[in-house]
Amino acid sequence: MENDDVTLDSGPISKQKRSTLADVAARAGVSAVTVSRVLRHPEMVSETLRARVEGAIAELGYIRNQLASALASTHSGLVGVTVPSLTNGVFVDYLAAIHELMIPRGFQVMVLNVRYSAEEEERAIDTLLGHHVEAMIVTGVDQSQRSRLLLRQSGVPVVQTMDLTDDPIDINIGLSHYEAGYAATQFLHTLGRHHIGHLTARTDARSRRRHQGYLQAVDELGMDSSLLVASTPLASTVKTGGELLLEILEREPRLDAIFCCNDDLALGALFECQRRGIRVPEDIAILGFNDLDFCISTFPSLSSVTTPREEIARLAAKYILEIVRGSGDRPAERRIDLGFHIAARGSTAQVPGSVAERSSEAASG
Amino acid sequence: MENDDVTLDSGPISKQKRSTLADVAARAGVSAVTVSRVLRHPEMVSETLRARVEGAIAELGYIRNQLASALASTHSGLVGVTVPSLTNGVFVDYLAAIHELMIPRGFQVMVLNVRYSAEEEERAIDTLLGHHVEAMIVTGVDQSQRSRLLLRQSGVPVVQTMDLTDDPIDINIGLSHYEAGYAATQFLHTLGRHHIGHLTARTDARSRRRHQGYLQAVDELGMDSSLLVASTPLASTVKTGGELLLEILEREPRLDAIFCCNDDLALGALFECQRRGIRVPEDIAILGFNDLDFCISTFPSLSSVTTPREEIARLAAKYILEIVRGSGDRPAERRIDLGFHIAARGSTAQVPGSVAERSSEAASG
DNA sequence: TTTTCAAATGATAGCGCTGTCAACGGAACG
DNA sequence: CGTTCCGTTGACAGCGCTATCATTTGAAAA
Repeated sequence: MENDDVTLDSGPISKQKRSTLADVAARAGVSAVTVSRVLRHPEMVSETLRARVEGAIAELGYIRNQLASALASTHSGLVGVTVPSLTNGVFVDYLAAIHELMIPRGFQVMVLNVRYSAEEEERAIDTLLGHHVEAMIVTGVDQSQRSRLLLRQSGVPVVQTMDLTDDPIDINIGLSHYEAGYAATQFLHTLGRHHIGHLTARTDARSRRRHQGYLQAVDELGMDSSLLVASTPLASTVKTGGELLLEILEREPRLDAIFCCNDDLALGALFECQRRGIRVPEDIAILGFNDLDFCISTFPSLSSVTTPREEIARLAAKYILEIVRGSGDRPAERRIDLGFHIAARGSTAQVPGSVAERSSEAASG
Repeated sequence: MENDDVTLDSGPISKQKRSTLADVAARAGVSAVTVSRVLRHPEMVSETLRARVEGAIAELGYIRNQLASALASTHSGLVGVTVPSLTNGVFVDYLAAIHELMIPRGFQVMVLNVRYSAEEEERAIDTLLGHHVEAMIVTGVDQSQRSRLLLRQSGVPVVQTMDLTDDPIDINIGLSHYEAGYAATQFLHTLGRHHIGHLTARTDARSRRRHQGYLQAVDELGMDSSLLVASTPLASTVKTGGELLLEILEREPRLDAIFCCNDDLALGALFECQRRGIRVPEDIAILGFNDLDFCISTFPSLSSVTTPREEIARLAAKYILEIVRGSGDRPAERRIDLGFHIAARGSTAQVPGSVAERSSEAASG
């Protein structure tokens, strides 16, 4: 209850030195090791001392120096995660799922946003590895050569997510964006659409692969993609979706379907159609990508390619926990394809409510 | 070019020990201090040695151990940020702005998502402080008593953002959510609306204050709020917006305006209106909160209370840089109200395009 | 009572790095 | 040709913690 050497006043931030293990030990009248044990292995300390130490910790407002702790013990309790963006909802479910599994197991999840920049990604991986994270979850499979090397050398489990590669650093869980783009376009074609456009923005590697899939399908179907694609190097926004749609319509008024490289663009396109009196899906069918939660609520509801983001994250977390806490064994399969399916809704439907499923495994070729 | 003790093979992750400063030093034929200097104060090392050391670093794939480095130097190069959520777009601009200023100055921004949980917030603050971040930016002003104490004791600059308090830990930059809720409701009333509803979800402290502001205004206007409020403890989603709207409509069919505690709910409400053939704004006016980027693109475009999220973040980053890199002085004013304004658009407009501005300073009382 | 042993606590040695100061050598100067 | 000085480099201690081993204590076993 007493509080003789700590000020709780609400004045300006004090520059007093932080208390250390030794301070706590002195106050509790024990050795530093005992304090350390109260924090890490409380069962090894008698109840009497434990109470005394915990009291001292509370009184001093002691925070363990994680730097020193991790340095001495080689256990940081940290999982490093890099994401390319936070602006669209895609990585939200993903991060939430990682949190859901890691936090209760005593890990802290450290997320660095690399903003679609290879340079920032490299820096982020450096930082994370430099802090001795016990595992890494990185988005995509296009890390720089140097990052790949560092990740491999680090000795910690590394999961590359969302996309697929033949040459994973360690473990790879994702889906084929090429197949997804291909399947999306085919799907629109089976609806009887013959002028299938494509909207794409911020051409990151995965968007590009979806684009490639689209081009392949369109090509096989004998359409001329040159009039049908609108893209911008800028980040995709809802607004952009409307603008890109108009861009295509000017070039090709016969446009009767669009495949959007993400749901934000699709949403913008939908609003633009409402604004112009273009009927969806009668005049133009709209298909998004990722199936964010708003898709089901729009009017008409938005069809989209559902990607298993949460499942990817959960699986990544599960493997990591097994490797770090458990046997240290990697999963039998180092490259795991979780596929995708197409959620067909009002924006593409003659027959609303039907859901066509198609895994990227099945669609391979 | 030679590479005798590092394997670049693509086999499973190697458990080899990481190379240390001493390894690099040995390989370059210099002392460890010299290597450290190449990394921290390159201008102090002759060009010859610097090149040799840099070569050794590259060959070994050396990553500096930030734990040891920060422990020895008391400079972590880290800024800690806590956000309550990533699910809505609110914190995206905010984080982007922080990144924009901090990354180029050589800081890493460490973001922890505390998911609207006081417990997780406390843990996150512990973690961040334990890693000796050089500054903290926390969302809101409702930290636990213990967190407040620890933050204050830490000696690093602390910025509490988004909300306002009379008793800031250190620096406080935000706006009054109470005033905003009050002004929003008043605004709808000036449009000639007499049955103004309120949708609210996940009742965090700031939403609650907006709600209070709404209640106060509605009360002053002589409306009976008991029929007009719909809320859910769950996280707000677009879907929820539609559901809550219907809930109110069942109780009070005369509803002619709604103030939504965020834009996702507003968007959901808008779609539900489209679905039911309710005209917006003729039958029901809709006003959101935060003015996310999609508001301007919906049909009709969505009116919303614009909050200065980016400005808050930029100002926070600016102060931190000044304090950490510069004089160490706090700004003259420790509590900074950046206000808000109402972006009036199609969803509330008889006269579309007009923007009514009103700062929370001006609206105080 | 003496011996034995497990439980509880303490002393010590680093973890990998950087701040500080000492040492060295060559250039400039008298 | 000796002295001074500066630009480089290295030796050393220690940041705060934990793993490891040593020591102490009390109680059970003999």
